[in-house]
Amino acid sequence: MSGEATGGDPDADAGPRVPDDLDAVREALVSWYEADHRSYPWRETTDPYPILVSEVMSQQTQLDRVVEAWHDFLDEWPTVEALADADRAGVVGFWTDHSLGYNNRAKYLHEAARQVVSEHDGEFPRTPDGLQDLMGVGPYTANAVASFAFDDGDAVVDTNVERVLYRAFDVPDDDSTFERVANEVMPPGESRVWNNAVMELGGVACGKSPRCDEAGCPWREWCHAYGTGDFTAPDVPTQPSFDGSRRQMRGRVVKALREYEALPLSKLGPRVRVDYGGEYGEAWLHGLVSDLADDGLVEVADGDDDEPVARLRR
DNA sequence: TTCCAGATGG
DNA sequence: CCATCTGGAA
Repeated sequence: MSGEATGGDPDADAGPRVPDDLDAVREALVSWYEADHRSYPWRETTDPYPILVSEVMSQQTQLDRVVEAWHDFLDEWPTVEALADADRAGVVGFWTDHSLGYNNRAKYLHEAARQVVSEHDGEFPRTPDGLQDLMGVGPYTANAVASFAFDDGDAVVDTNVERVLYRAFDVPDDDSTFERVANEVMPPGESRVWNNAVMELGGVACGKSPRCDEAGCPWREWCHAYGTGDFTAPDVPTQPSFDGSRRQMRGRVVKALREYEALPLSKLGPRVRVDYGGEYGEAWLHGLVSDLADDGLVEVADGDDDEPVARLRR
């Protein structure tokens, strides 16, 4: 029996969705990938530290914009020990300077480095489960690092991979099914090249608007979407607009505190909102700064005149 | 507007 | 399961 017990859902186990000739499907993709693919510096190493850095940077940032930041980051903190010794404010500042988005991910990366040094004697865990215990490392990143560093991960599943499976093999839009099918299709013991190849496919041939013929997609003969002409992709939750959002205000707080070492809330407020006061007064700002403090990015202390003072955490 | 190699805490 | 987290580019 090839079907694992995946729970009682009869729908999730309905019939094979992948071609019978799995070997041909695998071989076609790997050959396509090895013949020609985009070149990224982190694909030239098997050291888990720089690979983790690249993965965390890539989570919500276009790859082409990551390259320069990745070089600069490793220039500044060449080893996991160096990063573990760094100041939190310095790492968060780097994130902001390089426009890498969510500065929470800077905190996670810094924290993960400290974990590797203090809990693992400076040696990265080699399994997806072990890697997932690191801060900011979820299922995707754990499998990516295990694959690219140790060639020993499970199939990675991100929105890219989901779109490919959904189109090629008509896999239903369901997280656990995506994971199951992704692992069925992956050739055992070849996670490094395979996960690179699948994501390359999703990146250059099977993006939101597909480029099957231009990119010479190796799966056209098996692809459900290519056969039917229906290139619908799984729904991705739409993000709320950034303008006027809490996220934008958080960014302004961090930026102001990098400029001014420490600021009382009355000085900080106007730098966050031009209309500071009223509904968005000290109570509102204190809540905002408290959340940043909970995230470990900011410290709040009582000032002389009983007014809270905020500063970036070191 | 929407998208981009996700993860975390509620 | 859901809200939240950032900023640049297409």
